[in-house]
Amino acid sequence: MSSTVVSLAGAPGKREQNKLANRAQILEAARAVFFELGYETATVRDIIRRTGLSVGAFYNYYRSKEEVYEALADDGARRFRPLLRAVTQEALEFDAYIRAAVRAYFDFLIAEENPGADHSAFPSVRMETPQMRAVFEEVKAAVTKVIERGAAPKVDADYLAGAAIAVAREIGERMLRRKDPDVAAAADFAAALILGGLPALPRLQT
Amino acid sequence: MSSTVVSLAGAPGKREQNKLANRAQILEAARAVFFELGYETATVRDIIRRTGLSVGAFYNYYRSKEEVYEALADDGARRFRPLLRAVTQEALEFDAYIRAAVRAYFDFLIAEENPGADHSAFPSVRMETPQMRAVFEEVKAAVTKVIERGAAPKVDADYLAGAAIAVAREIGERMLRRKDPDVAAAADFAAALILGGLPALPRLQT
Amino acid sequence: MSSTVVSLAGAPGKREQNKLANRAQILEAARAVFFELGYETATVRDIIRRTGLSVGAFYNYYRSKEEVYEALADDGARRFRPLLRAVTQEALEFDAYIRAAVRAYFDFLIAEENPGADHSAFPSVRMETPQMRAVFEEVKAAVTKVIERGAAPKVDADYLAGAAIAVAREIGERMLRRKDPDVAAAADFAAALILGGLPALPRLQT
Amino acid sequence: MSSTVVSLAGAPGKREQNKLANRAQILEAARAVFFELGYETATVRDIIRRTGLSVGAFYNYYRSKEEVYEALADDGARRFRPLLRAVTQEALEFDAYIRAAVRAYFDFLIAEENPGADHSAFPSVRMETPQMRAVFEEVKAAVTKVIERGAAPKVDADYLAGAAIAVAREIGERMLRRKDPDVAAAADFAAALILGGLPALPRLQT
DNA sequence: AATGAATGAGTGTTCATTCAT
DNA sequence: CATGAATGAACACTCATTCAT
Repeated sequence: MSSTVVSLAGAPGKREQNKLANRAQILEAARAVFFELGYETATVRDIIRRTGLSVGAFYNYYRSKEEVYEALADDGARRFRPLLRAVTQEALEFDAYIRAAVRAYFDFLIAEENPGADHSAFPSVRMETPQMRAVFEEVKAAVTKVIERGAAPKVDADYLAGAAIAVAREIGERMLRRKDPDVAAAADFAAALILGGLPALPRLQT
Repeated sequence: MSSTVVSLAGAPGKREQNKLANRAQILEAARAVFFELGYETATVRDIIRRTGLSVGAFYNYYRSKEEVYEALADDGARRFRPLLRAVTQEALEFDAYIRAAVRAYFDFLIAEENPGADHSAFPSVRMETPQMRAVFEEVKAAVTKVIERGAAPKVDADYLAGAAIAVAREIGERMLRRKDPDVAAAADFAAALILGGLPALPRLQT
Repeated sequence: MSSTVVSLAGAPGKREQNKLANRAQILEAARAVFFELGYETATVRDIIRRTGLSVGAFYNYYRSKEEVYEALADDGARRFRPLLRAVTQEALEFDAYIRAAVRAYFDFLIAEENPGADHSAFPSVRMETPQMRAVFEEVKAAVTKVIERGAAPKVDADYLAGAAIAVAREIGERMLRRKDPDVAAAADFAAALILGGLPALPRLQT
Repeated sequence: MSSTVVSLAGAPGKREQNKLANRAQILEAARAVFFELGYETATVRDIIRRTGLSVGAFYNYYRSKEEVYEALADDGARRFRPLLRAVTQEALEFDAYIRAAVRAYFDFLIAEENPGADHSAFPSVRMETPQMRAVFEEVKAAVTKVIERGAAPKVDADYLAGAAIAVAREIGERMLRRKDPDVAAAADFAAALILGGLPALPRLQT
């Protein structure tokens, strides 16, 4: 509509750079706010307050509160997927796969963490943050596929995938809540429980 | 003040019956609505709409939206605790304890399930209610005691208790969702995973 | 509608006595509640709570919250009117009239006072209680008439009546708020101010 | 955060002007509505209905219904206090003090009166706001000082200050309601009543 | 684009009043 | 008549979104 001047040859002009920066800033603020408050409780004003921008600016970059939330989920999935895919393709053994996947997940959790977040005030309601959800779906699909491939004993795939994810989430959350999160220890714990338990699991009769 | 004439021999009058029914109806409607919409999105009007009652009636039975929610959230955990305690006192071996506890929980889930109502004993949003926390503490105490007694490897009790509960909840939920829930199979699965994994868990350095 | 049994010859039966008592009880409770809370803030439940009766009973005796309020005003006026009329007819001099009227008003205030009322928590908003209003109108009319009768110097009747009532209300209220209200002293003060000031008042040019 | 560009030389932009106008409009509407309906009965919607603005706009300017009310209630008293203090410091005699204070008050009332709006500087419901109370305390202090200095009979200072203010308010209100308010006459009347009554007041026994 | 005031539907909750028992 | 549960209009207030500047 307005004649926005676009710089030649992909070298982004100041305007474009600024737009990108604002967009990123809003996304980052939204991540923190949704994490602390949850989707419903968080308000658009909570988000923009952290950016120094105006309410109006928010709507220049995202069409709605819901849209940022989804962008966040996409974002999380987009960044975790390569990590998980790498793991999936490298590891031939179920054992190695689980260890690597859990480790990748925990590393991801730590990396996602807003460093300034207050964890003594960890929300008591277990939230479905967008990243959590995206990662959840990825992991579940991978686990199911591995079992179907025959790289693991023929146990109840649904139960196993669910349990593995539940363990990872639970340990991951507890790890985050601790003072100096020890990623290696937590990953070892989760992976060991899942893998150690695996042989003991009741086989499905074919 | 309230010289209400109470029918002889405890036979409840129609009024009392109706009150009880309404209370239950609201609770049930709240369970469904919170399940479908989540606490924040669910409105009091959503709840009462399902009961055919009026907004005012809602407040005759519960002081606030929050109160129903807490009644709901705490409800399951509160009723499960005595069952868990019974198991805790009987079982001498950790192995037997876990098996019995998991089984007790799954039996409880099945028993709780109001046939025809699509809800579980615990709300889908996993809240940290006081009762829930108490259940966790009991499991953790049991785990700790076993470790101290030397009957189990010296592992992270907090992680273990958390993981055990997470597995039980996850498998329990999946079991309920299945057509013909096989309690024994599900309990076997959950207990096997926890107990099978236990020896593999990383030891805590002293 | 229902065949209420009416006792012969005006000797009231138990039923009638009870009805009268309930009516009076509600009226008295309403007086106290309206005094403490004000018309809008007071609720019907606040009123019946003091009577031991039920909400329904309230509506058996009065058609609405507003009706009790008006009944209260009528009641106050009905009881104060004879006192004031006596004063008006006896006192021939303006001086005596004012003294007697003020005294009667203060006595009335004290008599009306609910003995159990908490006056340290005297409401900070000066309320128009029904009695206050009724009495106000009576006094204003009387003062105006006396001046018109020529029993007092020809000063601005509207101003004088207003000022006299304002002084009486203010002193009356302050008196009530004191620990051991000294009616005589307060009445002396108010009357002296009004009467002492009277000769100094600017005359109206005819 | 708010890098709002402010027009040079303090000339307020249209936006700022509009905000000021809206604020004033709401305040004025609130004054009228509270005057007509009283605090409890008046609703926020009643207020904004008169402004043509939206409910939301109301809350952009005032944090709550209570806040507008207090702004309104305190407003008059707050602005009057400096005037009263000036009078208090100039006047050496009690007589002159009362006359000057009453006159200052009446002048203030007239000046406050927004011609065309049927309101007085003080809301019709006489609230005990902090500012109001401060005015009372100042008058009482003046009275007390005069008595201590022996320049006035030893009378009840609390009653006298209360009565003086009550008279001034009442006469002031009546003056405003008249067609062509005669400030001098009204001030004469009020001051004469107070000062003329003073010598007649009952003495306090020491 | 950026701003932030304006909008108004929607929320939890209260309370006068009605009505089945 | 008494009772107290049921009703629903109304209230103060919030917040995602729009829009004039």
